[in-house]
Amino acid sequence: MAARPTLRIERAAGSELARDDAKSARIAEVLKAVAHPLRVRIVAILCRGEQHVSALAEALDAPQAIVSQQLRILRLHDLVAATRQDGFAYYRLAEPQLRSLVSCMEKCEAR
Amino acid sequence: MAARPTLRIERAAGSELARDDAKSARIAEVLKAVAHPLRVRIVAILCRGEQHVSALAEALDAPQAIVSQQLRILRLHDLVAATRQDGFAYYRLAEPQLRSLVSCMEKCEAR
DNA sequence: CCGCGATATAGCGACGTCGCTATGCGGCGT
DNA sequence: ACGCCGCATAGCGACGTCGCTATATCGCGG
Repeated sequence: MAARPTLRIERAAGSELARDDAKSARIAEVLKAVAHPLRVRIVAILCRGEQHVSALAEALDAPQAIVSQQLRILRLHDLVAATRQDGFAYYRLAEPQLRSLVSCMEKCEAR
Repeated sequence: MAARPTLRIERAAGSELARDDAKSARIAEVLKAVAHPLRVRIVAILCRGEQHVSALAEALDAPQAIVSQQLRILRLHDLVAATRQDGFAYYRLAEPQLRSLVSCMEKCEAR
């Protein structure tokens, strides 16, 4: 009956992502790692350049321990990396594709 | 010292998102709702049109109960919606911005 | 050597999601 | 009336993250 049009590729939107296990797994991992209000804002800030922990904590108006904990989660998933200098830990984005995600998020929810 | 280049605006990426509480909260909610391999694939499939549960389960090669559970999570966050017809439950995207996210995800992780 | 600033981590209880199995429920055909 | 199909949900134990507080580390200056 009626077909099952064999999934004809229409502009290919979502066609390959739907089948690729490894790809969807990595994407899900990245999304999960960023999926927290504070981490979204952290990533947005780091998008503009590296910052050290205290500066982030101040900009986010959050306790240092909390920020450090969230940075740890981002680090464990290789989304950010730290460099020590002058006693400060400067964090920067380690996954370049996060920039695309950020600009997408801004446009998406621009409303 | 050198630096702290005063945050040169490169396309203004992340500037407003970093400060807006409500916006980052909603974004985080959406990301968290999608942040699962199966749900990523579900969203990618629904990007191409509505599907009923069994078709999704078959396409994903996953038990019906699991798919239904993941659809429930997407539903609770208003990312998908269902329509009943002929005894089938047809699901479709309810948040249009998911399409931007999907196309972003495909490009991003294209590697 | 001692303390301080900067950062990281441990411990707590609470909560949501994980996959899985089993069951509930409504509609349809025989 | 009965059973089957399509779908939803409850229950299970396991696990990760939640915010928070307290403590550990490490390098530096006094």
